[in-house]
Amino acid sequence: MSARILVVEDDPTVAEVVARYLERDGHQVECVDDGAEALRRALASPPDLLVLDLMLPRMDGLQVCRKLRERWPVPVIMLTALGEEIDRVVGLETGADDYVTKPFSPRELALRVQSVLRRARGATAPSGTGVLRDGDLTVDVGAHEVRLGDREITLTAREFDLLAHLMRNPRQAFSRTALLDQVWGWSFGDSSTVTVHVRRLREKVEPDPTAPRRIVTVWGVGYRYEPSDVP
Amino acid sequence: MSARILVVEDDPTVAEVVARYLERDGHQVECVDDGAEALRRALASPPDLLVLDLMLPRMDGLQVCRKLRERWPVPVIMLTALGEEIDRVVGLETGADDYVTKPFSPRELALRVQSVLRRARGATAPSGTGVLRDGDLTVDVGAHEVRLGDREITLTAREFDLLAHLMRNPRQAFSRTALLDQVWGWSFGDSSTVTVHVRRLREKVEPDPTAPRRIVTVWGVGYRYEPSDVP
DNA sequence: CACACTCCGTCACCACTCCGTAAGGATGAG
DNA sequence: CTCATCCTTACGGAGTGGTGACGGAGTGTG
Repeated sequence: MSARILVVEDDPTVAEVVARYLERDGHQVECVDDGAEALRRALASPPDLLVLDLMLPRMDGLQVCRKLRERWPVPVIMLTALGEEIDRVVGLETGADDYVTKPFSPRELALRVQSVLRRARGATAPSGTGVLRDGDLTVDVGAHEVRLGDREITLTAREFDLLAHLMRNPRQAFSRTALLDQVWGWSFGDSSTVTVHVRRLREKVEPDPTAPRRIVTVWGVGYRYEPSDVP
Repeated sequence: MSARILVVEDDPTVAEVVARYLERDGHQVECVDDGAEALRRALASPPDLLVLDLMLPRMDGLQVCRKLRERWPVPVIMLTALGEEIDRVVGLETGADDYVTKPFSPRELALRVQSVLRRARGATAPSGTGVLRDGDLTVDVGAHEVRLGDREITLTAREFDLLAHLMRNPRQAFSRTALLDQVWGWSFGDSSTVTVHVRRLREKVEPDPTAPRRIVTVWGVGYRYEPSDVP
């Protein structure tokens, strides 16, 4: 199971080793060398997992972890130096899912990554109120909150339901009457209602509403949600 | 959904991590480092849940579990070291409700605890104690006392229950009818009741009630508790 | 028992947001 | 080009949330 992983580590040698090893496991890896930048990126485009060094310039790993965890439960693996084992308590307290002490074997880290990912997917999948993600678009169903990048955008209840429904069924084309039925709960009604709501939703969600990339119209059929991260 | 939890663990570091984490979920946690003592205490004052290490001085976890189960169907989560996985079978056989292998993530343990408590909710009565904290706001559920900074503020019974319920489920959006059901215990009624109580609660809890930062309204949905950004 | 007090649920009012509809313009397919 | 389909805009009604106030129920006190 491939995942998007953000590695936050100021030692370029360690970062590269970790990245190579994780990429060999089929993951998509991004590297950052400073805490504040890590937080910014993680908020803008939430990864599936964070590998986080404890000692970082500008903002340490604990702060980053805490800040992120306020937003949504992103899985985190902490990297700690050998002498920092006292911090293990603090690290686990802030909600890290696992920790690895330096010097570590890349193989061990990879195993932990797999383990944490497995747990995380098991934990979020069956729960009805999860987090829908696509690129820099994040939909927190439980909190009823949507953010595009690091900015929160306010959606109407209907807009929210519509977006959530489309994102839950990516690449699936829905007719207007089908959406009217499944989102609105109506069995009759004017289908132009859907059209207008899609338009308003695009205005808020699409970078360029005149050229939609997420909510695509399927001519003669209806609409479809197109995920952005397809490598 | 708060509970009294007895943690039986001889490693003080692990015990402390577990205790802190569970307390943050609003549970009332007690720690013991010895099997026989655990059995004594659990029999004297039965907790809602037992977190039980397998390897213990004087009496191992399995014996404790078995002895307890003879007298009281207390829910049990087993902690096992990595190499002891064979004992997992035995642990479940003796009636443990779940097991977690060390090293474990506190988050996973917390999830298991919630899950086990949910399952066992029908058999054991929840006691409803603990301390909820967010920034300068402290809610002592047991003492029924609320402090904002160094000042104590007086809340009505309903206001207290409402605040506690929201803080126990941070960032989770509740509809008015859901709150009416979960806090008031009604299955019908005027939802404007909730509106007014939220208003009165904001008047006491929010620094600026006209611009709420903690109890946020989600338009067309209901309300949500937003933890403060300051760690 | 009478009184004062607090808490609670309800209501009316107002401001504001959202929603559905309609109509005209733009753009696709054939 | 023609037509069906889709986009865009605008608007009035309906819905939603905040506020203040009121009367009744419950509680403690003299």
